[in-house]
Amino acid sequence: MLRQARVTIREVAKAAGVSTQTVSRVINDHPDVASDTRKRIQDIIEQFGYQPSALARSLIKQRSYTLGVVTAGLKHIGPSRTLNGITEEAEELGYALLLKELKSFSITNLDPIRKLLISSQVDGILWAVPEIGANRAWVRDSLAKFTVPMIFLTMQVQEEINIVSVDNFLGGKLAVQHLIEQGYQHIGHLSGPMDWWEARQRKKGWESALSDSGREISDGCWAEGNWSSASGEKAFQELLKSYPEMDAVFVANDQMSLSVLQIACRQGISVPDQLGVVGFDGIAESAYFWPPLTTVNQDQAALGKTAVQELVHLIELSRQAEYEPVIKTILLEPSLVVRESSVPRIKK
Amino acid sequence: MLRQARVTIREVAKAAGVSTQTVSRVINDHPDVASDTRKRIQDIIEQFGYQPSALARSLIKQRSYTLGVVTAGLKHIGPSRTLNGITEEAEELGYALLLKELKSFSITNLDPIRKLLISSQVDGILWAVPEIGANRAWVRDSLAKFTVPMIFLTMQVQEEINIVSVDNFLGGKLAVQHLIEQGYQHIGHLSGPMDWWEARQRKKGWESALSDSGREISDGCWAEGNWSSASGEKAFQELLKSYPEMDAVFVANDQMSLSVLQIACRQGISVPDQLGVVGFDGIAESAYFWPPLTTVNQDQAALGKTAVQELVHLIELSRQAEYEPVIKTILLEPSLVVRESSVPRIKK
DNA sequence: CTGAAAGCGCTAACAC
DNA sequence: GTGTTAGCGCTTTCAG
Repeated sequence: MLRQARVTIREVAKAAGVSTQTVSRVINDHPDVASDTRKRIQDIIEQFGYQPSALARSLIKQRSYTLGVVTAGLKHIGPSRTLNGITEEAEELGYALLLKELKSFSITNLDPIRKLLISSQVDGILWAVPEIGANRAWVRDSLAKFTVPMIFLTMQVQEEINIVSVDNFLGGKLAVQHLIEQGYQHIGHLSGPMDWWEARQRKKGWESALSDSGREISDGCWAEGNWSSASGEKAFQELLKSYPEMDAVFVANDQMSLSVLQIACRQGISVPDQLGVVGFDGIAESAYFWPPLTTVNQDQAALGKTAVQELVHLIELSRQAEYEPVIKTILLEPSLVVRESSVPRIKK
Repeated sequence: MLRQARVTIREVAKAAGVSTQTVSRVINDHPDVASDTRKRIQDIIEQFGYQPSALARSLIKQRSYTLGVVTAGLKHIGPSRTLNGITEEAEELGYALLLKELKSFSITNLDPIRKLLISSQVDGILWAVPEIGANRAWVRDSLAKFTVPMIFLTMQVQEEINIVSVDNFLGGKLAVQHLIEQGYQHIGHLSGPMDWWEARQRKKGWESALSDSGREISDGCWAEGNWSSASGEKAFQELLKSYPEMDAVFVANDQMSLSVLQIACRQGISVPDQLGVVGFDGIAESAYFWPPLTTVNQDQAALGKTAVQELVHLIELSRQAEYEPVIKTILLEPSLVVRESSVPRIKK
């Protein structure tokens, strides 16, 4: 089998007995073509299976209708849900996606990535890697090197940068306020890794809700995990020791909550009666934990969608002659999903 | 802020006082350039932040070093794990990725997708959508329309098609053989949706292991779910009624296994002593279910990696003058991870 | 309504 | 070693 060669506009034009411009007019829906000419050309296009080269077109138009997406940790469900939202909205708005997954969340040398994206002529870039440690340090120095609009996901608000994030602080606060309302007195926290911005925000939400209700916070009241169920197991064991009076815990994600429930089950601690538990993320399985988990639901698909909308908006703006850059921050609100793990059957 | 315009090879050439050809030689590491000329040009490139256009290059070379990836269901962990493997290996082999997520698993009209991919000049296509219902029916008729090499993931072996899959039949067999070895007598099955190829294969593995050991299979011995925890709950309830003597169950994925464990816990059925449970997939959380879940681990990242390797290999082959197409099928072997849910404490 | 010429940014093939 | 010419597949501009 010889692989069929690509059909060019020239061959179509030749077969139709017209110039390439006329074919070009047909494929771009320009009005000034005689209807019989148009018909004839369309037939030949169909027959030849002709497909215009987006490459050649992009070269001329200086526009690729492609977005560069930089992500990391796709094997985790969070980043994938975000990517899912990104693909849907990009499709909707007619953009293709050039995907780049970083090997590590914390990358310092981004020259290779910038080169890849810029040389591919993407019209805009979506930086869908969460802020961790100093992995945003480059922004201050290198942002100017990026010659196309950019949107950053999931990071601390900063000047000069377009950001779309879920309000993790609010999420933490909602979780803890709910536990307080349910009558729990001693609410601990099992946090994510403190170099993650999201983990810090959730913890601040916990602190804020506690201090709003006039409660004390001491170091023994919380322990740090790394998001994994394994780390959750270890951290929760510590927490049980350092905070024995604890009767509720706000856990920074659902995976770690799973471990908490497992340990409680093993040790005969009744959830929710002896221990209230609230997780974070709203993964599908959380409804089938035992007991079903109350959790702060964050709509990561919506995060991705919103980011694409904003980016495309920025691209449109930046193409206009009188281009006046606008910097914007968007915070999406998470919502609490109340299930059995945080509602004591015996009213406190 | 005026966005910086793109620097072209011409501007670099002009600034260096050479022809564009010489600059081209420098950026492509051709030997025939005087070392001082080279140095001068490199300095200017650095200073201007010049980045060659991959677009223009692809247009000439008729090769984009980009793979088209068609996926679906990224919000589920399986497809994401596969994509993760794809991105890693593509990076390794120097290919960029153009990502397209189908809105639905079952898509009939793939002209838009073909057009997108072909017009973008991808060098090859990875069809990473699982086989469901008739969503492969188009292959017979339309495969020839695709002018680049293609690899299909996760589908029934077929002539003329390059396929990379996990051996789901083997996985099912491993699971059930293990349960038999553990002394369980009445092994039911909670399947995935029967229009999915993977679900059918796993079920066949179950049947095969049972009949190998001389056991009967009747319709009451299995029930059908749709992969979700919710469906697993329902199907398992049915199964408990239709197959009351059941003392073990092979569940087609880990999400549904979670429901099975939850229901068992609620109804006071002891796992693993009264009921052995084996899942499928090997999601990270399964080690933290209660009890920890025995499961058939499939390495979906390896699936993606292998597919990329094969595809790139095909691309290389197809570029050679004496191109002789080879059709190949690769089956990856899953492995059993034994945990507490399938090992009775009281030997049977 | 249609075509000829020029050129997007780059490289292949050849000349000097 | 380096420059010139032509052209990848398409669109823009302008002439007819």
